[in-house]
Amino acid sequence: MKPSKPNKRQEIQRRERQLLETAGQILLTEGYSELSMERLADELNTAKGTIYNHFPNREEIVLAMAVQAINKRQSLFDAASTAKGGSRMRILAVGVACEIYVRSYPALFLVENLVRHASIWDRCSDARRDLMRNCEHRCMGLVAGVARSAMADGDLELPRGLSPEEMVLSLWALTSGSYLIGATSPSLPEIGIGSVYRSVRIGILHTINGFNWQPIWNLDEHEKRIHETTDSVFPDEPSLPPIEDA
Amino acid sequence: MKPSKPNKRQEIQRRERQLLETAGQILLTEGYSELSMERLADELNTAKGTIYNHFPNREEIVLAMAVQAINKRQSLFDAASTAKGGSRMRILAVGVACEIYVRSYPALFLVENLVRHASIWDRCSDARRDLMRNCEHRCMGLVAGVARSAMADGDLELPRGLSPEEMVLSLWALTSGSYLIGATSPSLPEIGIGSVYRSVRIGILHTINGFNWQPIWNLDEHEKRIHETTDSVFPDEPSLPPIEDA
DNA sequence: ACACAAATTGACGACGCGTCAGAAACACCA
DNA sequence: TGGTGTTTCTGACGCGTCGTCAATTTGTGT
Repeated sequence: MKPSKPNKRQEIQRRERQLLETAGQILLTEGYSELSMERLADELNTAKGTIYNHFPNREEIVLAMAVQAINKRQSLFDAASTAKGGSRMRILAVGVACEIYVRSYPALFLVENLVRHASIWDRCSDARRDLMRNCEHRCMGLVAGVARSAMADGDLELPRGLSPEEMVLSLWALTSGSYLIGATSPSLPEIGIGSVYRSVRIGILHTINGFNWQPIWNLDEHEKRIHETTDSVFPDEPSLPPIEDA
Repeated sequence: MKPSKPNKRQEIQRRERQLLETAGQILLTEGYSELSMERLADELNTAKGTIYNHFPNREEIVLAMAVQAINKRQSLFDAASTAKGGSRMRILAVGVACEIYVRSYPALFLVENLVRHASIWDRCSDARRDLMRNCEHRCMGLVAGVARSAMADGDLELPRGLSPEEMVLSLWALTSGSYLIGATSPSLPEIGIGSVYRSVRIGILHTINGFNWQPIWNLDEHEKRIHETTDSVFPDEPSLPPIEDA
C-alpha cells in the first residue's frame, strides 16, 4: 500500500534539490549578485520564509552547492584512481578528471571557487564547513595516495622534506590556478595565451616529469594516453578535444 | 612664495591616498563585509557623499587598491628582471619576488584575488579595468620576456606550439594558486601540508627543471641562490627564511 | 471530528547603497 | 575688502535586500 499522497518529508527534500538546482542556474547564467532570497522564492513559488527553513542565509546555499561540487569532483577522482597501468597512469587520469570537471561542470567549478571567499565562508555553519573540509580532505588524500603508491613502487622519489601532499599541492595549484585565471582574466588571447587547457596539459606533464615520476613521457605519448584514459576511465563523460584545438 | 595654505587639489589627493590606505586596513583586518561606504566616511571624518566624489561605488575602491597592488608587483618583477647571472637566475628572481610579495604585502595579495570576482569586476568602470589589465599585461610581458631571452640564449626550448606566455602561465598558476589555497583553505596542516612556501619553492624548481631550463639545479643549489637573490636584488625587502622553517 | 505539531506566509525592522538639493568653502577679480 | 560664480561637501532620503516572527495554513495521529 504505497502512499498516494507523497510524504511531506519527501516533498521538502525535493524542494531542497530544486532549490540548489535553480540557484546554480542563476549563479552560472546571471552571476552572484542576482542570487537573492527573494528571487529564489519567486522562482520556486514559495515565500521567502520557506527558503529560510532550508538554509539560514544566502551564503549557506552557496556552500551547499560547493559541497555538491566537490562531491562530484571526488567521484571523478575516485574513477581516476582506478586507472590501469601504474601510478603514472593514475596521476594522469587525475589530470584528465580535472579537465573534464572544468569543461563539463562549469557551474560546479565556479561555485567551488566562490566559496573560498571569506565573506561567504565566514557566514556559514560549522557543520557544513566541516562537510566541505572533509570532502576536500578526501580528494587530497586520494591524489596523495597515488603519489604514495608511486613511491612504494619505486616510480617516484620526493625531495627531502617534501610530503606527497605538498607535492600534490603543486599539481592542484597549477591546475586550478590556471583554470581560475582562465575563467576570470579577461582577454587572455591578447596577453599571448591561446588555450588554458593546452597550457595546463603541457604544464602538468613537465611538472610531473620534473619530479622525475617514472615513466617519463614526451608530449606525444602524454597526449595519446590522455585520450586513451578519457575513453577507458570516463566512458560516460564527453571526450576531450585533441591538444591542437584547445 | 610657497602657498602656506595647501592647495585644495592636493588636499583631495591626500584624502584619496588615505582612503585607499584605510580601506586596505579594514579589508585585511576585518574583511570585505566590513568595508562599507558609511564606515569609510566615518573613518575619514567626512560625509558619505564625499567618498562618492572619489569613487562611484564600493567595488571601484577595491579595484583601485588592486591596481596599486599590481603596480607593486610589477615593481618587484622589474627588479627581478635585472638579476645577474643569466635567464635562469632571472626567472628564479621572479619566484623570489612572488614570495616576498605575498609575505610582505598580504593586503595587496588579498585584494588582487578579490578583484577577480565577477560581482566586483563587473561593477567597475572600463577605464580602471583597462588600467588593471594593462598592468597585468605588463607583468606577464616581463616574465615572458625572461623566457624569451632564455630561448634566445639557448637555455630553454619550449615544446612545439607552446608560447612563452603559456609556459609562464604554469608558473604563475602554480605560485598564485598555491598561495591562494594557502590563504583560503583552512587547516592545511591537518591535510598534510606543512608549509605552502616550501611547497611552492620546490614545485617551481621542479617545474622549471621539467621544462629543461638550463642550468638544472638541485634543491640545495636552488635554495642557496634564492637567498643570494633576496639579498642582492631585493636589499630593501625583509629576507626570506630558509626552507626548513617554512 | 478534534487537537496537537509542523510548515508556510508575508509584513516588518534594520541596514547599506547611491542620489541630490541645498549649504559651505573656495577662487578670482574689481 | 566685498562680491560673484564655481567647486566641494553634506546628510537626509528612497530604494532594495536581508533575516525575523507572529499569525495562519497544512498535516498527522487518535
